[in-house]
Amino acid sequence: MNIGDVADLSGLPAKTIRYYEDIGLVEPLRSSNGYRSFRQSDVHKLAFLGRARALGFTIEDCRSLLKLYADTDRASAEVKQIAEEHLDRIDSKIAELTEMRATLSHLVDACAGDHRPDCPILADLATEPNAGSISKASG
Amino acid sequence: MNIGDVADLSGLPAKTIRYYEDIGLVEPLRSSNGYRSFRQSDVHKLAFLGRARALGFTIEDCRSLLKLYADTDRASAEVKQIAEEHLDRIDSKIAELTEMRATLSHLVDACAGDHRPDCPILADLATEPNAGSISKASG
DNA sequence: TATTGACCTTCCAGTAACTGGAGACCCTAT
DNA sequence: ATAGGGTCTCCAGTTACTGGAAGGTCAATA
Repeated sequence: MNIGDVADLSGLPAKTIRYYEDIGLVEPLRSSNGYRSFRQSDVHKLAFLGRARALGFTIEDCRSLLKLYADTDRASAEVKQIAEEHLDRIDSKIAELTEMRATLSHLVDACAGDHRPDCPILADLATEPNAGSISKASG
Repeated sequence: MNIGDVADLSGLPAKTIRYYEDIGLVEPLRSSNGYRSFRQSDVHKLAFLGRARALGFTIEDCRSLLKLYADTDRASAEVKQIAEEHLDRIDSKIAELTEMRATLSHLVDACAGDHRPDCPILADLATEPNAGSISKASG
């Protein structure tokens, strides 16, 4: 299979597939004309990668997961650990964004957003933290 | 003021402050010895940048916000628009992460995480989307 | 005076995970 | 022969820094 077909099947751009080969995540064969020649197992692997990436796993996580997937004897605990660490990262990120959202949302609500120049958003950004009024609490 | 003092005052690493000068966000003077010489207004600007970045505004957002801050005649609507667009980006990101979290959390719960090799996490990643069972719903 | 040590300078490279584009080759159909 | 589409490699750019090397400056000390 050529790279275009695989791109269609896996949903990954051809560019990305070439990149994954560069960094050693897949190793397609080569046809006599130099074109990459993908086996079913390569397509399977790429689809696996696409789904793992969609779940936000890093490339290095994906590399580990692929290894674990290939090793039918490994303990499921190993996989679960990677997933749980990732889950923690996701939770941290959500918490961080939620806090940002709260602060920013307060500011946006406080801003008239009309033709006048007075703007609580800029005022807050320009205010020393210890003198701030709308800024998030210190704990 | 030298860069070290400004770093302490603004909470930004010296490296970052130099970078901000590189990309034109601040323009400190120079002492005769070649050291950067920061005015109060520079410190103020850097603190502004630090707070805007902490709220997740991009550097380009920050550039716009600084311009708007300097322009005392602009309408607050201009600022509010930038903030609202950013708020939308934050909301999208939160939604995306929340969905990831849900899927991943299901998988983690379903995985025994013991010495046995059977692992629903890998099983799901390896499964064609149309044949998946735990994967997120299609709507 | 010489020397330490902390500070400052510039420049280069690397990070994560791609993405875009140039220039050239291959294949099929007309 | 030619047109088109697909493919190849290689290089550069993206975001917002961060680390490190090699070297200049300054204040204090032996």
